[in-house]
Amino acid sequence: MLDVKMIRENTEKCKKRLALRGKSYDIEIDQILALDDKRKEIIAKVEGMKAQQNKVSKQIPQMKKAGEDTAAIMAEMKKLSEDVKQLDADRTVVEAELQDVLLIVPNVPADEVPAGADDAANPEIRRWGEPVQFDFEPKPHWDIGGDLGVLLPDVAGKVTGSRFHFYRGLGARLERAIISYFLDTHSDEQGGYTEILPPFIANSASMTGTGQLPKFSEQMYQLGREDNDLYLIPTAEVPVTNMYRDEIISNEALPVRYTAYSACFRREAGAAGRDARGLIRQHQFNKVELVNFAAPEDSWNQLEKLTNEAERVLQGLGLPYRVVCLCTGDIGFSAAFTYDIEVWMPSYNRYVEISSCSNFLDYQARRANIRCRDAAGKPQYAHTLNGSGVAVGRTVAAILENYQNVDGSVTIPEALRPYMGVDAIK
RNA sequence: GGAGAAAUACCCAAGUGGUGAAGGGGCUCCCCUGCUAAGGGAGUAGGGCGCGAAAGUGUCGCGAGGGUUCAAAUCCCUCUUUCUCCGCCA
Repeated sequence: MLDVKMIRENTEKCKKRLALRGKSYDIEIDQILALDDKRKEIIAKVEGMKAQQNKVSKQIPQMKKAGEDTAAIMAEMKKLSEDVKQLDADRTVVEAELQDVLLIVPNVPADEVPAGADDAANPEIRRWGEPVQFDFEPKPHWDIGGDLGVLLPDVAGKVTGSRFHFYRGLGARLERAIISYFLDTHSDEQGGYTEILPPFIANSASMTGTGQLPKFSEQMYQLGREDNDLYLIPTAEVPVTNMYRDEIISNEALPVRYTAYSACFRREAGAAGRDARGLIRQHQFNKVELVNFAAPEDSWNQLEKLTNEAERVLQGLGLPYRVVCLCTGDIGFSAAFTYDIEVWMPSYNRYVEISSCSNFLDYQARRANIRCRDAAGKPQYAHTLNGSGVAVGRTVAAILENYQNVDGSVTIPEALRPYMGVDAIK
């Protein structure tokens, strides 16, 4: 969430940058400032009264000891106590209202984020590799996998419903190999990440901390009955970032770099008909995530490193990709700046998102109360970053398509052969 | 899932309604001692929020949230976590 002080000092700029996301937040910004004014007014009043309360409460036992009558002063204090209680209640209401508004205002896009309405306006930053030229008609991955018997797209329908997949034989093994390859690569000397295996369920406080709640509850699977507070995670970003909720990270530990595999669960509400076939858009998919906690002055540097780490695994697999910078209309709710990595997908005849690397600045840290210390030793909000490193199902799709052969077989990229034990799926 | 116990600072820990939340360890500084050990003294409750240019100052903090009371670490309620035992289980 945004810093009220920052909003106060940069009101017009905030409004202007937020509006470039495609929706005006002028009303919310004005509400925030008004509620904060009201909050301060109540605090000034009630704390003066509490000081009086404290002072008199210390006198009462002395008076009693001296044998004086305290009935009158106690009656007076009772009245004061009631007024304090009322003002405290008012304050709770105002602060809850303020919090409610703060939680639905997205992060302000960083100055470097280009203005634009949607993904068509995302500038390309760089490309790696060349899209394969096939001398035959390439097939989409669902046909390749289906023909090889390693993907069973129709079976999940009766077990769960659409947008789920069974993998079979070397297909299942390929998914597992990719997870291991990603984790091993990120954890190696060059990657420098520590592996985490988190719970795949998180509570609402955690979901709020990273920005999924309160605004995007319709995108998540909630567990159990109405009184249950648990959700299936949409990304390992949620449990791993929230490891440090309400903590002060010692500065010697920074930057904290974690890589985590998890299954991810998304309802994909509003995505009806999009990417209906294949592994591109699933309700449950696997992902290896990179999560980073950085000192504020270091976070932009860490974003470049993190993005390069995500690119490294695609390079290792020989998959052509490009990096784009998300424009103001396409950037996610909590992010201040995002690079997307898009892998070449022959069946789409274009690049398809396979990783999203973002700097959240202190937006998540303020929500989740994640802090480090400044040069003077005072606590300050840390910066959080994360990126897919990368989406596993989409990697399977990309390998099947980019490494397909005319006879219907798929060559296994060099880097995965130690994990696969075979050099092709036939 | 059932029963019991617990939660106070970096650690241990006292504190059953009343003026500044004991004490010890550790840590920091100082004194003494040619070094070390031992000894002596002082400091050490974080953090949030408010006011203030600042120095400061006020307020809230005893697991969390409510309640009772003029006044709560202390009494009451709800919740969380940890420990022990039982049950169940990969």
